[in-house]
Amino acid sequence: MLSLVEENYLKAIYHLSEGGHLQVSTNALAEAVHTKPASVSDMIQKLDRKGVISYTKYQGVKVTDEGKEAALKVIRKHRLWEVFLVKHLNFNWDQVHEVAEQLEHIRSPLLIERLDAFLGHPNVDPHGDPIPDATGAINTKPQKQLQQLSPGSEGVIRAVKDSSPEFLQHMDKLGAYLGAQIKVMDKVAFDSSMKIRIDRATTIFISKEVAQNILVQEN
Amino acid sequence: MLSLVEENYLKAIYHLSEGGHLQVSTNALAEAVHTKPASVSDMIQKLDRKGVISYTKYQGVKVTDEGKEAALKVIRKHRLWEVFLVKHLNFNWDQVHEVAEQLEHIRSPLLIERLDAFLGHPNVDPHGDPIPDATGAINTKPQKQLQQLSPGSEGVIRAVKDSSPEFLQHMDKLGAYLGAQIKVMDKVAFDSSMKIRIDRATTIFISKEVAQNILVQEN
DNA sequence: AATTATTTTTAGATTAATCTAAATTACAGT
DNA sequence: ACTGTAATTTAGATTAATCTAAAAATAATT
Repeated sequence: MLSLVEENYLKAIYHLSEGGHLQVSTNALAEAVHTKPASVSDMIQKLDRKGVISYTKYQGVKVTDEGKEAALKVIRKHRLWEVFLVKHLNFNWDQVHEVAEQLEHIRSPLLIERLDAFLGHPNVDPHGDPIPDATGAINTKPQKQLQQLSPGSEGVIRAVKDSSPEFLQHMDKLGAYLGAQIKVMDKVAFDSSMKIRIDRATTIFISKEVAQNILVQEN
Repeated sequence: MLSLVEENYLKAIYHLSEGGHLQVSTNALAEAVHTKPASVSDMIQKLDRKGVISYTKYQGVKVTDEGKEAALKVIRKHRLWEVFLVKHLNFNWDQVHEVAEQLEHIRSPLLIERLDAFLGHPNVDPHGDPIPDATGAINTKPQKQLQQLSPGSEGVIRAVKDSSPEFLQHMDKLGAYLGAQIKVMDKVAFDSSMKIRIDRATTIFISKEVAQNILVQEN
């Protein structure tokens, strides 16, 4: 069982290593967790002993499979709470991080599965980052701004960057919602506005500003 | 600023002193927070220095006004989370405590005010205990067993003593719920059973046993 | 390749919260 | 008022997480 502090180190290692690929240096980790390198040296030896990272002196660390699983559990909790805060408590997406940093450490498997269901099993957080499922599986298809797609390509709306009431109301008006199937019909080079088709039904025009604030996953 | 551990001590002192009235002994407190008396001795000296309790050696402790305020903030959070867990995440009454013990320590004034609004500003938790408002004010009208009321008096159901599924199902069947308006129509001296009217609508009979397990607040 | 600079690790201290064991104080019953 | 028991406090250790300062290893530069 990891302490709250150990969880934070592990999560930082996971993020800095971009999902477990790169080696993470002591100094980089110290900055990420706001401690001194000496403290990190101590801690990574403990985490190595616990089996969640592999560490060789002076060579930095990597998460093990076990560590990755633990990190993803914390990340899952963090992102689910963010969804809750934005969707139900009207937080802005730039206000949620600090609170989610605390909520992510609450220990209750039941709580997190119920929260997931309550939120409708979302697969992205308010920033568009994917939410790992209960097994740790993560949807790895990257999310792009709708504005970046070229005519002819299709995808699904996964998130919005701007979650202000004004923007959400506008989305409503357009008939655009999380999960909606969209296809880019045309793109105006001059102002980057677009013509898109929603759910193979209605065709609408959207401005560059709107297209930048909609995150999609290409098919 | 109090640590999480200090908050737990303070909350325990508040509860054991029944809202700040009685002196709390070292041993009682040790049992409540699952530590040894020696640890309590250390901690209460620290809490005294911090000004949240007043302590004289060998005489036990009492919360100060400042301490009471801090304790009520934690209790407010605890009970609001309990409401959330039961009403929105389908927890049972007996499952919420452990999780709420963790959630009560989350630090974010914005979060707790938004949660309060989201829940519709409830004034009792799922066990019927009153929820202090943001200023710490608590509904202080005492709760009585319904059985203690005399014919003619009216009140609101605030809690149940027995929260077993059997009893709750019986409550449902009777149409009695937390917050229901009730009026005592008649009382049988012989067996202490009662005739009561719920929400000025339906009139029912309840046994002494049932009337003892329903807590009401008189109007 | 040698020297300097940077990064990382170790050694030794510190703080918060806890414990056991021993000492002290309060209380209760004769 | 005395004495034994119970409650409480102190003393000294322990554990987790941190720090500073110094030592060791690696990397960079001439």
